[in-house]
Amino acid sequence: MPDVNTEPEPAAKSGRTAPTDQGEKIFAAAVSIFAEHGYHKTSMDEIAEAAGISKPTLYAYLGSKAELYRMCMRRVTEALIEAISSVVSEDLPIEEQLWRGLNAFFSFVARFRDEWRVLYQQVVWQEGPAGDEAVATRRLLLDNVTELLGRAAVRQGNPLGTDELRGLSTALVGAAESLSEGLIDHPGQRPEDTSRQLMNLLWQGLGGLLHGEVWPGVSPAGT
Amino acid sequence: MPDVNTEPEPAAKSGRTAPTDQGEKIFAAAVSIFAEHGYHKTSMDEIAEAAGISKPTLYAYLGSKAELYRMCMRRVTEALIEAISSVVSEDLPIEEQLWRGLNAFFSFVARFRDEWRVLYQQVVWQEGPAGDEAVATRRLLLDNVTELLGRAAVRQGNPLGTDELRGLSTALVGAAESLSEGLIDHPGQRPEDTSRQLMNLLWQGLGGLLHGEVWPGVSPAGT
Amino acid sequence: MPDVNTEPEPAAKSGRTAPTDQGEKIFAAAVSIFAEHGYHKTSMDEIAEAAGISKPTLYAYLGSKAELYRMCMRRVTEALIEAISSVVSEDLPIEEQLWRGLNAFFSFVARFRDEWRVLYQQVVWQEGPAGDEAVATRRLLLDNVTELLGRAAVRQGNPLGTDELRGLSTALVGAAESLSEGLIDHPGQRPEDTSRQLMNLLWQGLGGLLHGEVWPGVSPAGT
Amino acid sequence: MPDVNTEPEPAAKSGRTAPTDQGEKIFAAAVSIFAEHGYHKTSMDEIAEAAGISKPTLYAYLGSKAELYRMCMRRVTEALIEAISSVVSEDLPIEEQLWRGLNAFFSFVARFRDEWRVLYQQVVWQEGPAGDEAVATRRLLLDNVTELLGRAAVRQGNPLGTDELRGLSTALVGAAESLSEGLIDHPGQRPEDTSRQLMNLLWQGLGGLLHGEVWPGVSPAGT
DNA sequence: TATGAATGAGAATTCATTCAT
DNA sequence: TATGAATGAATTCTCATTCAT
Repeated sequence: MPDVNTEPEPAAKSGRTAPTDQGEKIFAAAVSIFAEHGYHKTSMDEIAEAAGISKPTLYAYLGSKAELYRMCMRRVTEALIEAISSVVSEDLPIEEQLWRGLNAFFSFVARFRDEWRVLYQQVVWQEGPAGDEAVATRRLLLDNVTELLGRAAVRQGNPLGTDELRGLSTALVGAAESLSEGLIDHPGQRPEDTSRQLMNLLWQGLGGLLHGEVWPGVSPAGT
Repeated sequence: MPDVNTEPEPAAKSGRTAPTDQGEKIFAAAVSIFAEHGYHKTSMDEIAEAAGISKPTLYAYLGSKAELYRMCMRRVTEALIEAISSVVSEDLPIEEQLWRGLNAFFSFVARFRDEWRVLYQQVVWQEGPAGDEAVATRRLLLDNVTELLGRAAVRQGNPLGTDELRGLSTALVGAAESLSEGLIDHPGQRPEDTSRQLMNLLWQGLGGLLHGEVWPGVSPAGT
Repeated sequence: MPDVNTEPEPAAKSGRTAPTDQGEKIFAAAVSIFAEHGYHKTSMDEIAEAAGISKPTLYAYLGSKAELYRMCMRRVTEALIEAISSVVSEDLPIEEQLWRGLNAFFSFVARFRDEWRVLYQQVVWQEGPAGDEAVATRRLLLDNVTELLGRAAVRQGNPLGTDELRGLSTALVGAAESLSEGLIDHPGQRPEDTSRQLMNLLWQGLGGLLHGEVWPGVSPAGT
Repeated sequence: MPDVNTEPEPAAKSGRTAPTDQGEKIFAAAVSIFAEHGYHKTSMDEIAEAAGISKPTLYAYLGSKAELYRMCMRRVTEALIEAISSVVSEDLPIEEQLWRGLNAFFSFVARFRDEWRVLYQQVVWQEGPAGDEAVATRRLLLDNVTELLGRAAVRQGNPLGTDELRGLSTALVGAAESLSEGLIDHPGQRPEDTSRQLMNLLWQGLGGLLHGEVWPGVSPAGT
């Protein structure tokens, strides 16, 4: 979703927007409204209207409400993973990777609030096959983080078990998700501050933190 | 949770089923179904049927679907907080408090799966007054954890700022919530294992963990 | 319904109100609430509560909501007819009878607003047997007025046909009913003023009125 | 009333039923059923079925039951006022105006029974905004009559006070409404007869009538 | 007798989804 | 292709009425 907010060329050629734009308009509208009202309280009428098309057209493109939502999730997930991956190169020191990753994540949340909310909402979605897919979408993010940590562990010469790794990344993602709410609720808050909070916890652990140790990578007062 | 908060009615009169039983039946059914289908996909018909009563009776007891859900949340929250508070006494060493708290939490989740899911679902509920209450309910949990950490920090001689504390507890709760999903999905999994994973992360930090340090309270190989 | 507002002896004998009082309480409550909300928007719960009894007791007394309403109507109708009849004695001059009757009617309306509204509401009630009875109750009033006019006509030596009489009384009652709304809406308004307006119209006719003739019985400026 | 206000759609396109037809069908059905059962005992299901459409369609057109009823009232009121106004031209003698007006009114009632009943029912409607509108609708009729009488009074060189005028028209409308019931109940009855009855009362007054005087415009024996 | 508790039947309203054009 | 119009299927909530005690 690096395309979000992409205004399709200042001057639209003719009177008709290209077919692809249709799709973009739909997604933009859907994401915005899903984020605002949640899946269930969002009606297809709303989306159609916001997208400036008719409902039958909407259905022609996506087939069903659930499918549309899933598509939104998929796009957002991909964009988020891309946003993180692009700044976390394997050859950086592990701390640096972590720091950059967190920063990328919280920046994404702060910048694409609606997109993030669409993702966050589906945390608990339990409806048969549709839900499975939704869960799978979410797992994608987790897999990426797990892989990241796995590589890091190996590099530190201390390979962890699969379960161990999974647990760590699950915890990490959960912590990040939870903190993201603060960014959503207080638009003024700076993503770096949130990153640092989490980085401190992750790197020093509570044990260290309570003894006044913080992650040396950022000065407590620095930004 | 059927056992929590059940005041056994000072004197059970005669053979007539005590009115409270109805209430319990309703809550049991509601929690179970809300957990299964989520708030929106759950109909009052379903709950009434599961509770073995008629819909009007259901409404007589709880007033409205939203109210019923809120009541469920409130009960579960209280039970959860009670479960944690009862094992975390202030005079214990801070590590011990943390360990016991996590254990109590994950045990609760494992034991009262449905109850926990009801709570977890409301993560994203943004509808006027009903939503406000839902958010408040959730905040209660967070407040308790924050207070816990606050006391701990003070005891360690390193009082943290409000924001700092809030951030830590938010992260902690998020991590725990996230890990709880594993317990839900794999009923065989032992809560202690999950606790230990998180304890390790919390106490040693990722930094330590990756160097093979684990929380000394549990042996790395121990189950 | 001369009993309306009759507070059943300052000191209720024992702890239990006499059974008859039950009935009165019920009617008082019913009339008040029917008047306030109308038949359909009034619930039996409301009436029971206002009467200070339980719903089963309410049903024990009256059998059904429709029956209760009909009883209310019947009582009010009788009270109204009594109020009018008691001041219209046959041996008075016809004009005087008319004037007194109108005055009695509008005074009743002004004094027993709720009671009157119960009667007025059922103007259009068309539900099989229940409605028939309701219409019959209303007809009672009309019959009385018709009879009044009939006697008057005979005394004036100009007996009118049945249809003619019926038409006149129907018109008269309708006019009075319609004017009663003003009394209901403006509690300060004096019943005599309304009576005089109608008396002028009835006695002089529009033809006369428009030429400045008024019923000589009351001076235009007088009360 | 199906004929009133029907703008025949500038150009009926093809074989597709014009959308307006739906609207007409709905109104026809609604008026008929509201007249039959009254507002409260009428269900939207009934109306939808009678109109040969589905409930959602019904809602798409009118929004809500109350709104639908209000629309019906409005239409009927307008039609009635139009029916009367169209025959009462200001330059006619006052008697003639009155006579024609009454005739138009009773003819309307006789011809559009259901329509009239819809209007007559709302006499007592006291629920917030919906009720306000209902009362306003009724007042419209009253205002028109008041204005009529006002002009007449002025022309007769005897202008009446506002209250006086209002009282007269209120009485007149009430009398007419009341008499209309006879036309409803006895379909065979001729509107002119009812008009004449009321005209006699209005023009001669009871005083005159009882002395055998009748409005000279119609012969006493004439039908 | 009096009632706390329960309910069958129904009512308004909404929404994802699909024709006919 | 794109859509105005239509709907089947629910869903929340209410109320007159009745048992069991």
